[in-house]
Amino acid sequence: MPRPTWDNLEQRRRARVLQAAMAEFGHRGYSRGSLNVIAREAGVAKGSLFQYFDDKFDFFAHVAEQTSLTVYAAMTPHLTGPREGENFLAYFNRLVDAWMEYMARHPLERAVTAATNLELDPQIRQVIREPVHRLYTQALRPLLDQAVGSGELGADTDLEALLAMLILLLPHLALAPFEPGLDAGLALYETSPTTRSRHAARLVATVFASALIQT
Amino acid sequence: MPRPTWDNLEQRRRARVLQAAMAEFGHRGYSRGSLNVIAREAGVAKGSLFQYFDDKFDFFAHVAEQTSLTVYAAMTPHLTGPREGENFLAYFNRLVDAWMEYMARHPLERAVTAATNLELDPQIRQVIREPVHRLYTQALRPLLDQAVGSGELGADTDLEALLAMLILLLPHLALAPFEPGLDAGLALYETSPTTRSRHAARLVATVFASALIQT
DNA sequence: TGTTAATGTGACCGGGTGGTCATAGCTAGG
DNA sequence: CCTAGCTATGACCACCCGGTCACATTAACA
Repeated sequence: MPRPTWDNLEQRRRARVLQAAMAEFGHRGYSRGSLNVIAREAGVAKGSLFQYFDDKFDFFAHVAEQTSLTVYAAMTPHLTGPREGENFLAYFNRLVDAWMEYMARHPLERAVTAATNLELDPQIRQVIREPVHRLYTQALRPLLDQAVGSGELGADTDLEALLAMLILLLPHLALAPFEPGLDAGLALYETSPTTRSRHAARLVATVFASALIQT
Repeated sequence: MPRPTWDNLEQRRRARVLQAAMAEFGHRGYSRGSLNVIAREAGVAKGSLFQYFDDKFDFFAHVAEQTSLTVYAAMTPHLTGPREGENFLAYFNRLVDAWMEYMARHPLERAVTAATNLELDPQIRQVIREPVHRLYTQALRPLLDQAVGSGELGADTDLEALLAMLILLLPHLALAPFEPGLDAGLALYETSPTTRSRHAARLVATVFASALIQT
């Protein structure tokens, strides 16, 4: 937990520190991320960081949590379910598009998301990702329930398996298309937003196909 | 590329170095993995490592490549396609079970697989994972083609999307069930092999459901 | 203005890093 | 036994790390 000093901080200073931390931790991950670099880029003495947070991990955990909350808040307007007359798959693709566009427009948030997803150390992984998983579940589960209720997903759908696949797929969709060069068979690693979106739709369709009811 | 000295090395010495490297790189990843630790655990001077490899990255790349080849070789007997009278989904679940059991029995290989999958640095990620992706594609694509040929997968199946989902899912199945505590909604992070296998089957079914033809 | 409490600072600490290199040891061929 | 060439070694290098702490600066209030 951040110390009280962090909350009392002048807004601009706090924002500078947070931004520098997102850039460094996002770029180099938790263990390689350097507090020296963060302090220098934020224009702040290294000692100050230890007035705000207990230690490096406390710092990183706060950055990761704030980032996931920011992303969640940005997605909230899109989590209201299908529009009048919009079928579930179309809605979900719209949601995924919004997700990917947000990541494209917010490289800092995307980098931090990647860093938390790709952390190796199991202790850090667990502490950092557990609240993120809860957030995903809380956001997606009602949408699936609603689609079952409206008869668009089969009543016998394995919602747990669907959720697990989505929680696996979504971060991948947010990160992989922005890595140059890697190609998982599908031309997923594309810079053109329309191509990205088309490929994402194919993966989403693949995941949902088991449950969708043909009309 | 390893230097000639590495190939000339007495077998037992080479094996000791490789094993220590797998343990350290698997446990701590590329950037945090320590050559000092590897040398100490292998009972070898640190300087020797630089007689065998150009630098740390050359070393890690070799370890990662050898590991993926070892895993691939172990899976080869299971890549021969369905048995007489065995349907495709049953075969694929058998394949996934073999994969997960191999990882359960070979923690070193599993750890190195995790470390290469969770590497953050895009340069390293790309160089390390590209050959692995090729290996996966080469192994799985013929199986899917065969299933289409036998009429078990629809002729209009989006094979690229299927492949991409499998390449995403398989490493996850090999790694996630062995992490304690994390739970992605599905009780995937289970230590009991039978529970693991049952949950894996649900995910595999979800991925394939779009393409399977009801008989 | 004087006092007190909170915050900012950066030199400094012990320790770990990848990588080097002069030296020593070993082994095969004469 | 000598030599030539390969291999093994670990002290050493420059650098970076997270974290500390004695001190300077600022702000609030009497």
